[in-house]
Amino acid sequence: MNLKELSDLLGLSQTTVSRALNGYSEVSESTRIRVTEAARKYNYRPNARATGLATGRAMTIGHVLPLASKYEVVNPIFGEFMAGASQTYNTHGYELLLKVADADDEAEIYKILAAKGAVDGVIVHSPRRGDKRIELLRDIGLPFVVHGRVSESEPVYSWIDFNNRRAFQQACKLLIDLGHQRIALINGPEELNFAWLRKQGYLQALKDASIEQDSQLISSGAMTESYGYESALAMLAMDNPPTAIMASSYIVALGVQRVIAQRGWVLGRDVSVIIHDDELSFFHNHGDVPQFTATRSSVREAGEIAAQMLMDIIQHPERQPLSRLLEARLTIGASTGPNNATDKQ
Amino acid sequence: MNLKELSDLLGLSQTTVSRALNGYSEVSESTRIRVTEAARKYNYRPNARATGLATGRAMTIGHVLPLASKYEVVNPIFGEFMAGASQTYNTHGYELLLKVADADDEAEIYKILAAKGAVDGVIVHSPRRGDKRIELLRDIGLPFVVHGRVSESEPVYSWIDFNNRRAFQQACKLLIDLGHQRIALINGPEELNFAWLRKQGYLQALKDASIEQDSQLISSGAMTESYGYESALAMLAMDNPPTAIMASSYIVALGVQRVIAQRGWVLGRDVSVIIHDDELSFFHNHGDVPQFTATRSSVREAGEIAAQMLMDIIQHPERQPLSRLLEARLTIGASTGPNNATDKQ
DNA sequence: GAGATTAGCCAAAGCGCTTTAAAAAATATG
DNA sequence: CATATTTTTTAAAGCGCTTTGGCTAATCTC
Repeated sequence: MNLKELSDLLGLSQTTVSRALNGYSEVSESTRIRVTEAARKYNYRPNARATGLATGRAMTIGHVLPLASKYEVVNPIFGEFMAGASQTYNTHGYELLLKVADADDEAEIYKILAAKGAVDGVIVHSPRRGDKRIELLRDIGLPFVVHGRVSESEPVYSWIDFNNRRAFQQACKLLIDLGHQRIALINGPEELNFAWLRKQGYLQALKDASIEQDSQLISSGAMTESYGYESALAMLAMDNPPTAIMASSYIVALGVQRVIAQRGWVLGRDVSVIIHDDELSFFHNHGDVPQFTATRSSVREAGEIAAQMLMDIIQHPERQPLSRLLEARLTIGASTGPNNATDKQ
Repeated sequence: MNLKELSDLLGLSQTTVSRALNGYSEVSESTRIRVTEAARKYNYRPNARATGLATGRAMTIGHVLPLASKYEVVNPIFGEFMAGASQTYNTHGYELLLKVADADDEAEIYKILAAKGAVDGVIVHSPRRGDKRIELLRDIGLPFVVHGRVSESEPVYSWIDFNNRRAFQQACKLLIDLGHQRIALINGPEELNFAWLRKQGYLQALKDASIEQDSQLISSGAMTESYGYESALAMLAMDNPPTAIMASSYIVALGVQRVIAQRGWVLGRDVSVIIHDDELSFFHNHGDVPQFTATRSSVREAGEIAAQMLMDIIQHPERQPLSRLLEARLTIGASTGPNNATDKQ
């Protein structure tokens, strides 16, 4: 069923039917009702490609997920973020176009997407420090919102992020207040800006407490369970091991937890652990006493906000860039406790 | 840059330029070279909506992820599956349209997607037993491939799956051969067909060994860490607790592992655990002795195959439905060992 | 060398919608 | 009641591409 058939059926012109369906005022109420009912009855939906061609808008947002190499990690936060974004698009008539591609091909993909008019805008995932994608997108003139930031300097582009630096600073301070001095950071890949910011927060807290940093207590890598395991294993085998560990994600913390369990230790007694909790739906770190003490920020909510921002930007291209900095909530769970390393020795 | 501008620039007709770019033979080699070079130079890409309108194909595949309720679990396997599918689409010029929606809205979404011509086909995720989506899609006439099956009976539709039943039967048999008699199954939601099949395999193995089934040793639920934890906690607190546990996923097994660690037990010695491993990229259950004994089947590979199948089906609608049943590989890790419950008592 | 083929190119129609400009119908005005 | 105004409807152009059918010039055939 297309517009021509429907309007023939109704004995009206295509113009009138189109207008009735799109809420224009130049249509009498009676015909509008007649049209909308017929549309429902015959399950008529305007052809998306034709509408797009006529209006010049694709009503589609692109999400490009970078993969460092073909078998690299698909971060589980992406699914959650896109679930949030998708539901926002659903209520506004937008579609979500997903691309998973090698990080090296990303710039080219943006260019193609823009040139062929496949999307009205894109969400930029996993920004790296000084990410050249921002410049590229501005050159192309394709609206975009970054999930994260490429630096902390002036926002000449739109982004949504949570305060990674503050969160990790607070978390580290908590550990220091609990008497810990040897605090490890099992961080994400430091070329990604969020990880870099977290490290800054961690270092700041150490500095504020006049604790010297130890590069052996900092690791950086793709956030897998085995990465958490290997890192914790190596660190706890040191002569002067950490008494507390900050883990960049729940998955990483599980690797840490495995080491601790293997040693017959107890989390929060023998070693303290704080994680960053993205509130992934398959991991409920909630309840009276959550499993892990955590800095919390919902990545699904971030997805919702990012989607909303981008739709706003597309609608009002003349406006200034938007930005939104969420604060993480520090919640105490069972995985932290006072430092009693001296007792143990 | 559009076709008209490019052809004016070249002093050729739009027809010739279009044909040169699309590999038609009615173009001399010299002009083809001239055209392709100009296209590259000016970064010309045919407008996707115009091409789609002219050809009647959207060159887009829809993936609809069901969510039981707004804050329900986004299974991490989706990300991995779509990474596989996306990379296959990339090499064939297809786009991936992602929708995340309430399970109740799914049928309606398929109808809309088909009516507005947004996709040429869809991948059906998480099929339930006797899923009515299959019938709907056949009625609509929208090509589709199911990731999983709605039953084990004759394949009147296209699907890709791994042999859930056989995998869990073999896994259960392994545990029985190791002397276990009290074997628990912490299953996924049984309304989903894959979980139902796994249960059948498990029950079959028990039956073959003349072990009576105990409904207290079977649980069914959304595959979160806390679900694994709660289930294992309850089961191990029984008077006659299981000595082995089959976990439906890595995430679930982590919950089980947490209970075991809390008790100060050791995996594979005090309790045996077998998991199903989807080979998610952020969890490497590999190496000489993997952390978990597992039935393994790559969900990313399933995504690649599903995408390939669907593109084939779209290209050749007249053919019979395709199907593909992968076999899982049972690999021995550190989490299983002989039953020595009697020693422990 | 005249007629038949073939190679290479082009004009124009059409895909299904939106939107401009204009016409027709209904209502208001004095 | 004739004219002006507003409301409602329509014809037709255009979005950017593919593809049908046709045309011209070059090549082949005997």
